[in-house]
Amino acid sequence: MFEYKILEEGKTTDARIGVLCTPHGEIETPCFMAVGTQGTVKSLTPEMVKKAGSQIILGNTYHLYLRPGEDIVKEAGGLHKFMNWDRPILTDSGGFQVFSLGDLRTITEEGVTFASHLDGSRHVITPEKSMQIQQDLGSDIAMAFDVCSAADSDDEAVEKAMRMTHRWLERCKAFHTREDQALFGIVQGGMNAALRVESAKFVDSMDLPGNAIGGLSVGEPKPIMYDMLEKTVPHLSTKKPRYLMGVGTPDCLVEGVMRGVDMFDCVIQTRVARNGTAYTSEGKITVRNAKYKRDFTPLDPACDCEVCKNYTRAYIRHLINANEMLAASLLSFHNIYYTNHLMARIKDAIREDSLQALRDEIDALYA
RNA sequence: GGAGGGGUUCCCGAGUGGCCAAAGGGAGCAGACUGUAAAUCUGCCGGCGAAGCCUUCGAUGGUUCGAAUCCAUCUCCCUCCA
Repeated sequence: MFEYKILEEGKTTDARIGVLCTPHGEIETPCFMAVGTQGTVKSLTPEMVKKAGSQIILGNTYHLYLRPGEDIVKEAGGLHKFMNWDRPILTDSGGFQVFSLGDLRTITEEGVTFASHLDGSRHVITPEKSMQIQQDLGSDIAMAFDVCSAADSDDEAVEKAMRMTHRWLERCKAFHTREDQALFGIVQGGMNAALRVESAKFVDSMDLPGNAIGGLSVGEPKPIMYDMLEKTVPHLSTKKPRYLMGVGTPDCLVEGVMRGVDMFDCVIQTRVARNGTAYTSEGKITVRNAKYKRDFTPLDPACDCEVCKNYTRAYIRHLINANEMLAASLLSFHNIYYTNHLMARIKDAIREDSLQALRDEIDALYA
């Protein structure tokens, strides 16, 4: 049900092209997954997300558990039906919230106690609970419940978090039963190469349908992230999709693919969109800036998306300036389209063995 | 014509002798954003500059060591009465 086929391998890089089959359709890799935390890719309808070229999106266990509650989603017929998205969905386990809601939770062997960011009420999420929620949500891919360390954590704390992540992975696997849902394990280990290797070996040994790399892009310099990737990836099966969680920016996507990563997700495309920035073939442009006041050209002259075909920088700047929500919508659409288009270019470059050239081009614009 | 209230830095609006280049909003400008507590957050926002100096609170003149703040005159706006 979750067959992963490698169609092509990079000749001079570790990049690959593949197809992951899921109950809701195929995903061509390398792929970028837009993030729809609360059952929506912010400011876009699922129809628009499809038009932007997305084959799979994310949902979030913690957020959907708190609101509306996985019981309601289940009653609606699952997350796909609830939100009207018929393509694959990957749900994050809530593990990232263990990291990002640092002040609002305590971690024990059993699980994590959160003080809800909505009303302060207390909730315990264990590996089993995370599996139950994700199975109720009915995503195609569920993520293991992990403990993500901050970039500046000391080795002792990182190792502790990693070992707990490993024990929790065993519990997740033991509890997870839904056959139309794949469970991916998550590698941790911070910025410590030895721990990364150990974690990768352990997670790979669990023999799940896919392996994820977590705990990166949490504030460390990019060279360190790339180094950690190079240490980690070789220990993850070549026959399974590798998913680098929470990444990335255009440059990180190319760099990640070159190092053997197949799947990525990131909030940045939609977040910077809401804050007035567009990703373009000319680099990042802050279309909110005054210099675009009278710029009646498209966001990206080289882009053939609906937004670039029909709207100008001056108009979108006006919308941002007037605090009109259409600005967020148009920019989010474009940024996701741009990123999906970049993934398509990456695939072409793998086939043509020109990924380094593409990397140089994108790095010049974004790194 | 009479009585009262008021004119503050782009706008609104605090400030009623020194701690005031002047609170707080807004607007404007810039920056940040990587498994979303984000349509958020941060900085700048009279001029030159390191300290400091210079020009500002309707206008002019005055009181005072010192005035956006007190006094006088003028001017403009608002409300009420004729």
